[in-house]
Amino acid sequence: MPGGPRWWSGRFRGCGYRLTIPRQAILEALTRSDEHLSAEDIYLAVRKVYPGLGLTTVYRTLDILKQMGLVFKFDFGDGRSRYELARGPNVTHHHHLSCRSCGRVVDYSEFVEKEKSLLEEIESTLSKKHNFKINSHQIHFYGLCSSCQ
Amino acid sequence: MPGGPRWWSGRFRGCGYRLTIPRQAILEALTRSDEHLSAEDIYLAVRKVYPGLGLTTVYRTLDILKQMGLVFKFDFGDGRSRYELARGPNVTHHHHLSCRSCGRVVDYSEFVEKEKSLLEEIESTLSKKHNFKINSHQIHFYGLCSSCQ
DNA sequence: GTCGATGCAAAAAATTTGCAAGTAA
DNA sequence: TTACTTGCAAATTTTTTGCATCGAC
Repeated sequence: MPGGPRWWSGRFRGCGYRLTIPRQAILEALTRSDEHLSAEDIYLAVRKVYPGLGLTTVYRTLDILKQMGLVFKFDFGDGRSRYELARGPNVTHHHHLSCRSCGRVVDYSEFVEKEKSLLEEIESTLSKKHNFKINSHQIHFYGLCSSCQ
Repeated sequence: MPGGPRWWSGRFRGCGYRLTIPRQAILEALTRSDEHLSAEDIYLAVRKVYPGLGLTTVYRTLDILKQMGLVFKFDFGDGRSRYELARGPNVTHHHHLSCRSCGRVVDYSEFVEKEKSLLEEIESTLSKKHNFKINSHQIHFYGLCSSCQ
């Protein structure tokens, strides 16, 4: 992972937010992992390479990234928010299936092709009807896993 | 709203949980409202008719109802969890469209018919593949509302 | 009669805010 | 240079726990 400019640098141009070292380090950490990271997970991961980081900065950065549409924020029911990169070269668009009882979460990425036309249609209609500029979506299935049935 | 047995009473039979006054009152409050209620909203609403209620009971009840699949728990980004009845005679199956910037949430229920076959297919495949007993789902679109664009 | 459920007070955690100092643009 | 950012400490808020009492089945 060399140190060239990243795909996200363009997203920071002219949006009022500055692309600082801590923010880059947080984006790198999110890129490096394909887990559902909590703010503290990110804090600990980034501190290994950038020990000066404060937890407050992680929260503030995640909030900005969420508003920019670069990360998703999830509540998987374990008392802390979890974050995932929403786009980027290494990101596979996927959805979640979770157990209502134990909270286990499975990612799946089948059907993304099949979903496409339906979701585009919904997106287009909702955009017009409610005057939204829609740019992402999430599908979540709930149930009981094999151990909890 | 007369006092006969409710549709949910059957759901409590033989599941180990008891159908108590506070639990019924909380379910009534959820039925009465079509908003995205926080635990405190529910607490305040129920106390008008059942002043003895404690906030702790609201949290504990919502947790149980979530596990039973009777309510959905959402994080709409305002720092508190929000709850909705997931099923029942008065419930219209719907999804959400929310603004990444101001957090405004719009419910929509178009497309539920069109979604049906696709979601059933996904559900069936995921059920087999991951050995889950799936019984509900949620779709969430994200974007910028007219005021925030 | 049992064993789960409740409410209160206290505790635990996650997240946010104030502020002086640092730094991208 | 000018705002935007940062990290720390302190504060805020939501949610959870311990425990004696109560009540559904």
